[in-house]
Amino acid sequence: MAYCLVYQPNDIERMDDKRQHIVECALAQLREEGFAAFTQPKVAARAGLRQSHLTYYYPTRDDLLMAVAEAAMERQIKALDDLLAGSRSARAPTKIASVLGRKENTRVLLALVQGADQEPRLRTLFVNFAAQMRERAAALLTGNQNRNASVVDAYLLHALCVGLAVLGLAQDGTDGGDARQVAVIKKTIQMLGRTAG
Amino acid sequence: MAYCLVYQPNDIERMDDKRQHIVECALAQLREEGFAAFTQPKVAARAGLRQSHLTYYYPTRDDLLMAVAEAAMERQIKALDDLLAGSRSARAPTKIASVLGRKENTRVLLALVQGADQEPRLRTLFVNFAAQMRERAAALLTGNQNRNASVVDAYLLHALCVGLAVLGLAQDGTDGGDARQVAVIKKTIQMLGRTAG
DNA sequence: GTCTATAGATAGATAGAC
DNA sequence: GTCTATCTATCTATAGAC
Repeated sequence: MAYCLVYQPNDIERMDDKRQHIVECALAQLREEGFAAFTQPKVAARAGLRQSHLTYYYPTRDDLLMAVAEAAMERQIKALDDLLAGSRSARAPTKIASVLGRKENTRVLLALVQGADQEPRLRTLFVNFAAQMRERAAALLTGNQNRNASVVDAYLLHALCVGLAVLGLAQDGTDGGDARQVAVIKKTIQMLGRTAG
Repeated sequence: MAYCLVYQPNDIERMDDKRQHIVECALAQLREEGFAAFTQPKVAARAGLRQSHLTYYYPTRDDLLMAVAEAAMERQIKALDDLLAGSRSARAPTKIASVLGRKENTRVLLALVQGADQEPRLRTLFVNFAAQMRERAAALLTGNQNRNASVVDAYLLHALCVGLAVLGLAQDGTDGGDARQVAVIKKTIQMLGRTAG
């Protein structure tokens, strides 16, 4: 393409495809083995590239992490929307608990938190992400007999879910498991519904 | 040293046990730079040892992590006990929020979670630790007009605190800060008090 | 028993080949 | 523009010196 002056969309798309492929593999690596094993060589191996080639698309490890973070957050939001859309809200606690119980999901979340703690760019992304999650929490409460779900209520529900996920990851099957999580979430939503305003 | 989770250099002379000194330095490393920077060379440098000497006392990185985890959990429990003992429970939310807002503390917690996810020995430790934290949560609720604080209530309060700490670490000063956390904790404790049983 | 030199492995980034 | 060989830094673990 060196001498090509004509715009070639195919090549652009190919390039984008490859970058996307890399991000997919990086995300899988994060989901399966966690942040400690989120290294360029491991991601490159997954993507079928040399590590030195990976750095062509993502010059630094942080660049790659940013791309992965964006994709992960986008999907998390979308998954939550899909989960809560078009179903009776009474089933919400069970559905939420099922998501919180997925360790792969929580590993990614944890990586984002750690990254945000160290890298300002990622922190900015995370702040926006958390705000979007709170919006969903508020919407859920509003649809659940809590017409005046306050900012505090949304913050509370969001933090609770994060805490449940984190504790679940660390304890795996050894704690009460899903049943207890469902009970906690249900109780919280009910309580917040009663004390609206 | 009642509330102090930080190592005091003055105590070095009194500490005949070198292993303890190492653990202190390792904990400081974890608190200040997080799990990603929890490496044998960095800990050894802090302790004034060669890395190869460090491995004499703690043959593997995991061995060191286990020792640090034990110390960290012990102190976390003790600090919480000190914090909640001998004061009116009405002030509890503010006190708890002040602890949750300490990033160093949360970094350690996060490392324990990640470690527990990967290392079975640490997971066993963590399960016990979480149970002890729930006990404190239950005791706090019992002393707060909730005579029949259930297992679910304690689990709820604990998870909420974990979530608040994690979100606080990732967002630092960019979110509402302590004030919002205090409001969330206060509301939760009040609600749980009203719905006892 | 205490400590170190060194090996062996892995990570991240760059200069340069095609 | 795409890709790789290679360099440097860093980490963990072991064999062995005192």
